[in-house]
Amino acid sequence: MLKKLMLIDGNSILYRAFFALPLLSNSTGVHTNAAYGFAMMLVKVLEEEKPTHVLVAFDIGKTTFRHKDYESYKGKRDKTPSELAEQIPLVYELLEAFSIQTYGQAGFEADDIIGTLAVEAEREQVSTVIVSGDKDLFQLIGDHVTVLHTRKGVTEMDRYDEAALRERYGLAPSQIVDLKGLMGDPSDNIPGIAGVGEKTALKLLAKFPTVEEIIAHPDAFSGKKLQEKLREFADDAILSKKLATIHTEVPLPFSFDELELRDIQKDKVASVFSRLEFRTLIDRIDKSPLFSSSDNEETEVLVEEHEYVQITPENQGEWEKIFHYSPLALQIETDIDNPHHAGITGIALSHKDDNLFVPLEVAKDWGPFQSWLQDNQQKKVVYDLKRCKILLEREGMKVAGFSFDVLLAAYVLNPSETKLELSDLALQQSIGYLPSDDEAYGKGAKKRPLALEPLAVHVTKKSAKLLALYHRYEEQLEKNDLTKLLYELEMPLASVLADMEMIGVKVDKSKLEELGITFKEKIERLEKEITDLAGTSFNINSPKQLSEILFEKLGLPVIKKTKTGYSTGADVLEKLAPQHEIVEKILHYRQVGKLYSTYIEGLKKEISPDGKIHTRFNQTIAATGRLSSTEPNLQNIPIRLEEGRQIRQVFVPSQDDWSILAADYSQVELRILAHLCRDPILQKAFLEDRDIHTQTAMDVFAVEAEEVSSLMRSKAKAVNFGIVYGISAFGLSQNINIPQKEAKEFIDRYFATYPNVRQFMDDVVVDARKQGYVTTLLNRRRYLPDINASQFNARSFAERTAMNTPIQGSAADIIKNAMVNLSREMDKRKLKSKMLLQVHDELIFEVPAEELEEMKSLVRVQMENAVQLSVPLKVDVNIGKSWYEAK
DNA sequence: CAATGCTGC
DNA sequence: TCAGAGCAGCATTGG
Repeated sequence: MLKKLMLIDGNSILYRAFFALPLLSNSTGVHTNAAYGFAMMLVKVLEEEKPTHVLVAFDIGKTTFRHKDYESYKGKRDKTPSELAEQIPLVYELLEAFSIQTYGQAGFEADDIIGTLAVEAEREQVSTVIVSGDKDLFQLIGDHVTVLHTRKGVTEMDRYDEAALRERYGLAPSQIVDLKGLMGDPSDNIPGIAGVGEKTALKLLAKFPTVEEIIAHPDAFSGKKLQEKLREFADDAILSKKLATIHTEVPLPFSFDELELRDIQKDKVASVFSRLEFRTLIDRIDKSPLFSSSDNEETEVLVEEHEYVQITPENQGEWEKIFHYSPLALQIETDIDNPHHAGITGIALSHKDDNLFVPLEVAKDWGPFQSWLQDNQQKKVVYDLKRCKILLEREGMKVAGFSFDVLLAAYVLNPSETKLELSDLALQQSIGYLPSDDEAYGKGAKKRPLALEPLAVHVTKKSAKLLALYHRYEEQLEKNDLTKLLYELEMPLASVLADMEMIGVKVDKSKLEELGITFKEKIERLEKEITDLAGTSFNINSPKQLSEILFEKLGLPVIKKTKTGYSTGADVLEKLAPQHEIVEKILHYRQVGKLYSTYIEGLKKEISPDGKIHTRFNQTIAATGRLSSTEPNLQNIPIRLEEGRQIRQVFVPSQDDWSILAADYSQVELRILAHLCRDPILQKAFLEDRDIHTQTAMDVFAVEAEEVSSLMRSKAKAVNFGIVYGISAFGLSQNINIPQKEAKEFIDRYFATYPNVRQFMDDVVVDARKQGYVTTLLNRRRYLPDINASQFNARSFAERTAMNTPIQGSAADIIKNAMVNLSREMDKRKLKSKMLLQVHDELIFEVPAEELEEMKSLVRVQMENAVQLSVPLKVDVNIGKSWYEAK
């Protein structure tokens, strides 16, 4: 194959990328803009130029031979910004992953290394392309050497050969040094001739081809001043020319052939891209011909070896090889996502290089495997403990001894990480390439089940990665002091949640249908009234059609706009309500419509054959540490308005004579705030169990308890909410509909009343700026890469997050701890009561009549003592025949 | 699939 | 000046 050499001016491209892109950083706060730009450029030039040999040359060391001639060389250059310097190792890693050689040599610049190789290539007639943002390199252009010069951004480039150079500057490549000798280069502190810029220099060079000839004939040029300068600065020009001349005889310790570009390994590159969070580039890997492995035999060879043994009734001896090791990796594959409905398609076990594939039928009636599963001493490393437990138990298999959950580990290490699929984790941790489920099964319409053999390959590949991830994560958890959070909170909780999900909540289906009928009647009535008032029938659910009616047909005033048109949000409609009776009906229509579609129809769809709803608690979604609930979401069942609250009537105990017990923390977030900032007035208020909003109103408005009006209390309440969310005057003014000025006064008065709160808020932001993350009571950690951003918006958001996360996250820690403790205690006491749901600050149980009194006290005690704070925690317990009645 | 809107804490 | 309340899930519209 014909050789093609590519020489990349590393420093030049790096600087270019750094200044061309905003100061991006990834989720752990590492700046990555220059590395990102470099990677973009690299992928582009490799794809387009298809070089066979590549070198990236770097400047290393401070002084070069040029300093001997001119000690101020590059004297004025600012020190490399630290945000850029810290990215240099990233670029080396990147190039390493691409298997691209890098080189720098003390005493020489990258230019000289490139020049030496370019001259050699020219001599050997090897086609060569130089990539740089520096025009100096144009002097190397030759018959076989061209320069790609960055034009705009990082990926737009101009190609210069001799003709292009002549067209653009009217110069031959050799004259670039003359140009530079005349005009100098401020960035390198090369003087040139004072007062001569590019334009004059080009004019001079049009008459004589070299600096030497120009300064020998100053009189040949018009203009007295110019003539003087040519005489006065002749020496500077000669020196400048010398400085600009690239040295092409650097003694290099390698030969041309050693620069041959080897096959680029997809997994290595993907792993680095993933760790740096270069998402668009990751996507590009699959499409890029650079990484194609199908039509290239050599890359085929580089695919990691993967072997497995399928267990059959005949070869169970294979099991003897590994079963006594502990831990083993256990991976369970399913047909669909939801573990409450999924079927197991296969089970894989791994230890070192031994991978076993166990079909479900074999697993189920295979004694040694079953006893291994149940043995608490036989440790299992899994991905998603909760899911594994549910899947196995639904197949009637008992399981114990989960020692490590790779998914939960990845989450506690960085709860903001959204790419938590096993294949993502393998990439992020550089433990080799693992196909994603989408790759294995296809996605969207192309999704299809796998035949037995490819299925076995896929699932054993997954299990094979688990132990490597376990070792990585264990070390990282230790380093970040997160082991307790994982082992003592999140993993035990996963087990508790698995049980809660499997038990499920009983639904009174006839009640649900009954409510559905009344809601439907209301909707139809409202729909008729609204279309009558509007004088035309239209889709009330369409904001577009609705705004046409309200703001064009009826001419109501526009209060707020959205990106696409007029806003018809509830806040806007509430302001418009006095103007036209239709508005109120629309609000009511929306409210009941929501109830019907989301809560009546939506819940109906989720009822399982056992008459229960089995929600799924997601433990790795919310960056604060909260849980979330899906399919269906049982954490947003209506309560505020009576009409919606009735939905709660359908959630009932699973047996007659049982009750629903609901226990909720009272003001847990404000109590946490009082604890964290140790404000004496707030602490006292909680110690005395005062109504906190009334107390705040008393303190802020400086009045006695009896003088607090309901308006004052509700304003104080809004301020308290704002404090928890990371307050802004604007946010508060919007929320309670007062002028911003007034909101600011409230906030100022609040902070004046509780100075420790302000101190705490300030401290937590300063802390976040220093450390790059904030923490919660149980040491949960959330990184805030934007905390030092220059964009006001991004930074403000990070600051509010810094204030909110320790509060919301600590509340999550507390209730999680209570759940784990409570579950243990209920087991210990062999209670029949079941924990069913968690709604952030509330736990729901079903309880047989004979356990009611015991549970009331047990739940309260465990919740109130989940952690010890400097203020008491308070829990309200309520009991009823449905969730609705437990209020 | 994005935008909008609404439900919860 | 600009934008602007913390954390979620789900239904609907309309491209």
